[in-house]
Amino acid sequence: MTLSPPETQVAQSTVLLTGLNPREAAAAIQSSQEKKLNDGAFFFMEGDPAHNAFVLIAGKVKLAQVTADGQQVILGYLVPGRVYGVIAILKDVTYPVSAQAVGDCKAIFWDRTTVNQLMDKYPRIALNALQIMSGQIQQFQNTVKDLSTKRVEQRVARAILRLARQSGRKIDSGILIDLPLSRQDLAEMTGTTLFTVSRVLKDWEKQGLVQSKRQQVIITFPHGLVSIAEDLPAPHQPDFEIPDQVCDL
Amino acid sequence: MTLSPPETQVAQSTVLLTGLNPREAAAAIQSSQEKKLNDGAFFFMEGDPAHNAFVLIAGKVKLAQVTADGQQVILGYLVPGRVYGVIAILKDVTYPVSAQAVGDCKAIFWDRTTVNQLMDKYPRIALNALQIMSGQIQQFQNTVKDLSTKRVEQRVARAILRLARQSGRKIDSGILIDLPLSRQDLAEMTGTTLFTVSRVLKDWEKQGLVQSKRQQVIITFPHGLVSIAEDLPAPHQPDFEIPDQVCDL
DNA sequence: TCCTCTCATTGCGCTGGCGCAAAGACAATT
DNA sequence: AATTGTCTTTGCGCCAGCGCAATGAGAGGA
Repeated sequence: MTLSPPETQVAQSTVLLTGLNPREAAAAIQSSQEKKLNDGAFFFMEGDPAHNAFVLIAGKVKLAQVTADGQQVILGYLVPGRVYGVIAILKDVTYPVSAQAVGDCKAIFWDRTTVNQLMDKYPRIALNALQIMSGQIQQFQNTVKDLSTKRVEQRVARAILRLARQSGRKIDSGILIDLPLSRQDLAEMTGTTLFTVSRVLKDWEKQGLVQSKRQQVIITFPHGLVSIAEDLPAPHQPDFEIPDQVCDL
Repeated sequence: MTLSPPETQVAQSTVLLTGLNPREAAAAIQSSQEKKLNDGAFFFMEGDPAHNAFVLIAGKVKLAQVTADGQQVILGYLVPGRVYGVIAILKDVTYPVSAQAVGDCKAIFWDRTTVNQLMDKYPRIALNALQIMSGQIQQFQNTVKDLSTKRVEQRVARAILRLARQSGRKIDSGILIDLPLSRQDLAEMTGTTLFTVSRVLKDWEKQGLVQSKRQQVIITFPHGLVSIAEDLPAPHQPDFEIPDQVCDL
């Protein structure tokens, strides 16, 4: 397993290896394997026996579940450095979600026994895994809270801000969400329908908050979105920050 | 910290101490402290610095969050043996939920440094903590899926079946949910209003599926509820099991 | 350039579920 | 028994959001 210097940089900065010194981190990475996937391919699917824990090195990954009647529910998107499939640390479990490449991806992974050896050697990794999971729990608790108490428009605003946080790229006209993101995708992230999302986006476009094309969203007035997300009155001066405590998967 | 034999039984059977031999488990319990709370009191509140991890010995505990505008969201109920506040294992974190006694409660707990010493001594505990968290994650993922895709009636049915699973007591007329459970509570568990819950329950009562009094629900025809929960046609023969993969917090 | 495919928009009708208000039913207290 | 406070039911109006269907608009391929 060899990585280019910038890739190594990503790998070392993952939360899973936090607190290890560079030599230890390098050793840990050394013991990993590499996996490359093309756009649309799956690292693993919901229900597969969980053999491997991954760290994303390049590309984006979508985490989703499918309901009994075939509806998809998107739980979030991952960016390089993120860990997924950590559950593979445990014995006899299956992945509770599917992880699909969005664009071409590169990841490193360890199988269960290797991770367990690593954890024995560097107990800090176990703590880091706990930290990752506890972050995920909080993330889901927030989602539950939103779904229970917020209306659609707020949920969509929050979803978009969260995506901007992790995958936003500043361009001259605003903040581009750097993902192919259809109305359907947004609907599946927020528990609504693509129609409603379409209407919401169009509405925002009229107000100058966003600019949306096919599979693409650009935030032109973040403050406006934020005040929708937080259910505040409407703000006035244009402004280009993404405030607040949004957390990704 | 001394417990009565049956209490010790509960304490030893908690997932957190799984895989330790009786002597080790006893030692771990030995190092814990005890906390008794009366009905309605809080073990901790959302936002408090997370100092202690608890195992419930007797009573019931409600986990909930409060939204910015004061609405409550109930994430679940705990029964004896369950662990809560595990997040206290980590440094510099706050509890993401409140834990409130439902009826008089007894619990044991460890502070962070003690838990960490225990984990050093018995690495299995770290794995168990991971297991607990991963269970919680799956629980929340399911809740998110439900809130995103199911309608109110199904969500209420699922909530009730889940409660029956963990707090159900078989009586002659059916399965009694052994908790003070108002319409409001059910609404806060399922992301709806007490009015809607009231209507749903009345409806079910007419169909003979449940029997509901003030703060109380008895399931008289579980199969019927299950088929609502799973969105199946209606079943025919009365039957008294609670099937399926429901998991509690 | 045209064709095809996928994605997005929009009008329309509908309804599940909300919100309120008023009345009813318990439980606990005095 | 009467009082008080909490919980529940129910009628009614309303609207956010769904579902469908038809149309429009890019993007990529041949």
